[in-house]
Amino acid sequence: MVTIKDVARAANMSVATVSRVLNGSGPVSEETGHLIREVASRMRYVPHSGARSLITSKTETLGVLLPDLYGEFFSEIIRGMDSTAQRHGFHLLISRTYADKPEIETAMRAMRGRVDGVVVLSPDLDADSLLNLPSTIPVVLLCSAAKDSQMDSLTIQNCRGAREMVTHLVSMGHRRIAIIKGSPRNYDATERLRGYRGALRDAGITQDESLEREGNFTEAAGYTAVIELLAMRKRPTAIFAANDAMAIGALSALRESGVRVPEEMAVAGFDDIPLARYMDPPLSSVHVPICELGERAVEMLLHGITHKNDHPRRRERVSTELVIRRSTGGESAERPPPKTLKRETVST
Amino acid sequence: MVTIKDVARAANMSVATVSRVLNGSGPVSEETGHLIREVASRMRYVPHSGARSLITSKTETLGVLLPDLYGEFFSEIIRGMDSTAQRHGFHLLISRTYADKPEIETAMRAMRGRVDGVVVLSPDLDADSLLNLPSTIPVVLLCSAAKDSQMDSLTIQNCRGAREMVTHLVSMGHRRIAIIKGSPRNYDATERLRGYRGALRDAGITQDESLEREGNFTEAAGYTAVIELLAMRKRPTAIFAANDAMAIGALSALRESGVRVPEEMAVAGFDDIPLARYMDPPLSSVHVPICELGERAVEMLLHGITHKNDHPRRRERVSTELVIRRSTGGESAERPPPKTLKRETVST
DNA sequence: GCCCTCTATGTAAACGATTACATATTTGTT
DNA sequence: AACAAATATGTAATCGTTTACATAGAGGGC
Repeated sequence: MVTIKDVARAANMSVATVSRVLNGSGPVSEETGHLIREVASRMRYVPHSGARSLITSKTETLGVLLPDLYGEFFSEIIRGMDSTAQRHGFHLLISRTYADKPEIETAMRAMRGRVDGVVVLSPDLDADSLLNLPSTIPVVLLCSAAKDSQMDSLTIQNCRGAREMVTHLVSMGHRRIAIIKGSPRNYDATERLRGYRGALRDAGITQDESLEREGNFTEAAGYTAVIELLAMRKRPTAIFAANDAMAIGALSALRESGVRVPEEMAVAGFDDIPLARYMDPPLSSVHVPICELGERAVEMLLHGITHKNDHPRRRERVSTELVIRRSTGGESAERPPPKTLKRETVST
Repeated sequence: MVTIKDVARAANMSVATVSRVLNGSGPVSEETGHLIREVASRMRYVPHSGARSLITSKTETLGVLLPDLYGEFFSEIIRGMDSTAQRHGFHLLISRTYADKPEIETAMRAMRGRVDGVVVLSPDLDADSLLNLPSTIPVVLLCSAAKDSQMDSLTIQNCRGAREMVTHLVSMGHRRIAIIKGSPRNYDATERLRGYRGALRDAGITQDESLEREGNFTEAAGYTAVIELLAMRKRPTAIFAANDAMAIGALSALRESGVRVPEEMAVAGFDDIPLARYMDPPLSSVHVPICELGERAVEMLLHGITHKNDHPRRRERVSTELVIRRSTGGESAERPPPKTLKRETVST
């Protein structure tokens, strides 16, 4: 592999001069500039980023720690991160981990010297446990319960979104509204549950534990939960699934059971994945700007990096938007997707 | 940040000894071993991977160059790559690029010194153009037309898969079978088209250009194509979409137009994304083991790395499997998903 | 007591870049 | 003509590791 030394030798110059030419730093004569550039490209010289980052102590790489995410959510959030990172000349180093502490710690160690900062997406409730990471590099906590963390954090307005959707169901005349929950250890899931309960309370509907079914964000879980709900003596008239995948499983179970949606049963989801509008009937959902979530996380991280992690910590949450389609009996007119990212900031 | 020197100083030892202890290389007395380990962990020392890889010339990182992929395909292939990479102690450096040459070249340059090898997923037809990359590091070409490439390559058995599906449609009595194509510049898409035509030829059905509609792998494209097909004087009785997303768009358009599936129109897709079985009716599709595609690509890459890129090049293709559900009028009994990855190898 | 072999440790040279500082040359000012 | 300022280039230290080689002491065989 050809190094800067080889180029210097071939051009009969010192490595310093070659470096200056190639980086446009310091003064060089036009003549040597041409020469060196010519030699370098002829020799197919490519600078060794590893060596460069050792001396500059910048890797221009961002670490991303993710749980074992599935589908649309994963790809969209990466898309958002990557596009913003790339716009600022950064790369993405991705690592999947379980959410438990030793795993995360190992992953963080491995990041040392490879990245300038890390986005940690740990939906597990006690993301606090990572709190005392001895991390001197900037960290942005994504979709986690970042209580009084020393780190920046970014979350979805889960609670308000869920509350709005359930309130919508109430406004359509429903009183027996079931929820298919996510894992009790999942932050987003617990917040959505909180929103559901809040909306029922607002409407003066007494809580009924039997209408709260377990789930784990998969289509299969939604399917199973519906089968159970349909077996109840007193069926609900509406189902709020804590995410779209479960809502889709729910629709499928209802169809097989011959229950008409929305006439006999209204169904709503959360996330508004692209497929939601192609369901039968098109699925009402709470729109989450996933891509922008990734973008914003990276922006926050870059901010932390340029300020050498010595900046006031921020806690932001991106807002959701209700999208009513036919599955809840709403008008099926499609509103244009929200264009701008609205958020609400709390400085800490 | 604490370095190995700091640890050495604190333990009153030389850096060499510290390095030996921490890497378990060379002989050390039990006593100093304990001491150094204790000091290192007390000081929260974390080795700097960048510095390490400079001297060892191993980064333990794999580069992944991807086009702007959407949805399930993206997340699944990354999942497969990451799990295999991690099992071998490697990380993933991900970079999205457009498929054109300058972009790819820039991305490849940026990888220098950061990775030990690269997986390039460039579905664009002339992946040959990248062929003369002056890449001294191992490269695996994924889902590309790797004609007589110097690199390892891995593709899907697109042609056979499509052929089987269309043959199935023929066996159900269809003669006027439409296809919703992918981009003409997309390798997978052109191969699937080839399979479609081959199957028609096999069945002695004369080709009808008007039954071949443009598409681009999005739900919207599938939707539009169906609207056009329904407007024809002589409608087809079956539609083969070159991927599931378009098939889903197609189902949605048929539903809105009041055309019953499969009674009035059979629909089939390609990829068999998890959602396919939850469609209404459940979608027949050609199952692609996406995750295993990623796993296998990384295995090939690792093989190239351990052999310092001096190994016989391989050209592999993973096989697909027909999954017949109700949308083509087949039995709806769900077969278990294929468990093992079958492939067919051609050494070059 | 001598030499050899281990074992434990230290010294210093890499790896491939950047950059502060030194030096040599040119140009400009008076 | 002398000197300062600007320009072009080179020298060498540095980033944080690993590792070949050197050294020193301990134990064993004769």
